[in-house]
Amino acid sequence: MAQTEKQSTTLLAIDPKLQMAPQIYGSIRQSILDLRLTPKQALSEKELALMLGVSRTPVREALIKLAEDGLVDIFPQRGTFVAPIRVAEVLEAQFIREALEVSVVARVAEISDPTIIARLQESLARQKRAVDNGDLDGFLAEDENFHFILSASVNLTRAWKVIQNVKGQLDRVRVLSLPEPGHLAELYEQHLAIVTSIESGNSAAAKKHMTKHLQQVFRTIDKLLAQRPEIFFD
Amino acid sequence: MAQTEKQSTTLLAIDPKLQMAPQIYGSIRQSILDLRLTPKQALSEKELALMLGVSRTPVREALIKLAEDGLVDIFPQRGTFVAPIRVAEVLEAQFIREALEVSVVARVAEISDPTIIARLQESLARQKRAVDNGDLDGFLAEDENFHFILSASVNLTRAWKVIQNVKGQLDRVRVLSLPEPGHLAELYEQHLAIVTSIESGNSAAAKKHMTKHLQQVFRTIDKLLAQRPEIFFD
DNA sequence: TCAAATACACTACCATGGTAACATGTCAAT
DNA sequence: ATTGACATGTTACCATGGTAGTGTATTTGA
Repeated sequence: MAQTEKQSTTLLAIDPKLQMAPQIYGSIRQSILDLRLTPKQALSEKELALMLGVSRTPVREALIKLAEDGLVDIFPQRGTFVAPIRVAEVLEAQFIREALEVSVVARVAEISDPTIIARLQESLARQKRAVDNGDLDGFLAEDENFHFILSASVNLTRAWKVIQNVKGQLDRVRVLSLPEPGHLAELYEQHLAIVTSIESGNSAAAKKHMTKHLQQVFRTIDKLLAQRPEIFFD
Repeated sequence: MAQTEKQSTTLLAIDPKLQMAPQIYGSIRQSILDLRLTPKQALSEKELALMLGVSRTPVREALIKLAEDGLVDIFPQRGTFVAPIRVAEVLEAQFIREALEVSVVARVAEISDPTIIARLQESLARQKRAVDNGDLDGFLAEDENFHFILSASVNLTRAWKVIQNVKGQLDRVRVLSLPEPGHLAELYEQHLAIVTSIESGNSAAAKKHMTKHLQQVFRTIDKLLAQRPEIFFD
C-alpha cells in the first residue's frame, strides 16, 4: 500500500486512433529505461490502466511483452514488478548484442555497398554535429539510427528487433552512468573506424572495431559496481 | 468460408491447472511447425477458442506471441493467418541462430569445464543410441537437448530463448525435407567434432565445426527450392 | 454490361466482470 | 512468545460482451 504510484505527469500521450497495446508498451518501457519506474516497483494492471485511461486488457498485453524483454517480472496472482537490474542479465544482453551486431557488421563489410556507405556517412555527419553542439539526446538518437542502418542495410530486420529487445537491459544501465566529457567524441571515433573498415571491405577489422565499441559497457558496469553496488541485485 | 478447420483430433490436451496461454501457444506452435496448420491458413481467435475449449483471451495472447516469432501474421480487423514460408525470413533465422550458437560454443570451449564436457558426452551417447536404433524422434529431441546444454552450461538462458524462437522458422523447413539415410549419423559426427574441439579448448575449431553444422540447412533449402519451389512465398 | 452504392458477415481490438491463487493481518489456542 | 486458523484485500488470469474497421456479396443506377 505504501508504494503507490507517485507519478506526476502521465506516462505518455495516447493516440486513440492507433492500437493501444503497442503505445502502452512503448510508454511503460521508456519509463522503465529512464528509471522513472524504478526496480522492484509494483505495476498492477488495474493501476496502470487507470493511470493511462485505458482498460486492463491492452495494459496486460504490454506487460507480457515487457516480461519477455526481461524488464518486468510477472508473478501470477501476486503482482507484476519492474525487474531488478541483474548483473547476469545485463552481461547476457551484452553477449547477445555483440554476437549479432558483430556478425551484422561483418556482412555489411563483405558487401561494402556504396549506397550503404553513403547512408552511414550521412549518419556520421549528423553524429559529428551533435557532438560539436554537445547535443546528448541528439547523439543518442543518431547512435541508435546508426546501428539500425547497419542491420537494415543487409535486410536483417528481425536481428535488429532482437538487438533492440535485449538492448533495454543495457540502456537501463547506461542512464545510470554519468556523462563524461569527451565520451561522445570517443563513440563517434569508434563509429568512424567501423565505417572506414566497411569502406575497405575489411570485415575482420569491422568486427574488431564493433567488438571494442560495444564492450564499452563493461567499463560502465565496472564503475557502477564499484561506486553504486546497491543498484544491482542477485 | 471454404477453408474452415478440418482438424480431426484436438490440437493438444490442455491441463486446466496450469496457465492456459502458454499451453495454447505451445500447442498451436507445434501444429504450425509440423505443418498440421498450413501456411496462409486462417486462424481466428473465436474458432481456435472453440476448438480448444477455452476463451478467446488466452488464445489471443498465444497468437500475439506467435506473431513475434514470425509464425503467424496478424492483420488488425481482418484476420490472423499462418505465416507463409518466406525464404528471406528463414535465411535470417539461420543468420541469427548461427551468430548466437557460434558465439556460445566459443565461450564453452574457452571454459572447457570437465563437468560440462561430461554432460555433453552423455548427450552424445544418447544420440548414438538413437542413431543406431533409427529412432528419428528420439534423435531430434536429444539434438535439441544437446544445443540447450551448450547455452545453459554457460548460463546463457536468454540466448537460448532467442535461438528457440528463431529456430521455429528453420524447423518448419526441416520437416519438409525427406529423411535421408545416413543423415542422422552425419549430424552425430558433427556434434562429436564440436565436443572434441571443446575438450581441447580450441574455440576456433569449435566455431568452425558449429558453423558447418548449422549451415546444413542451406542444403535443405536449396533442395526444396529446386524440387518444391511452390512451398516458398515472396 | 458495368461501376457505384449498400448491406452484411466477419475480424481483431478493447472494455469489463468473475474467480482462484496468494499475501497479510487478526486472534485464539497452547 | 509461537503457531495455526480464519478473515480480508489484492492480484493476475480467464470469460464474455460491445465496437469500429475491413472484405465481399448484392443491389442499384446508368
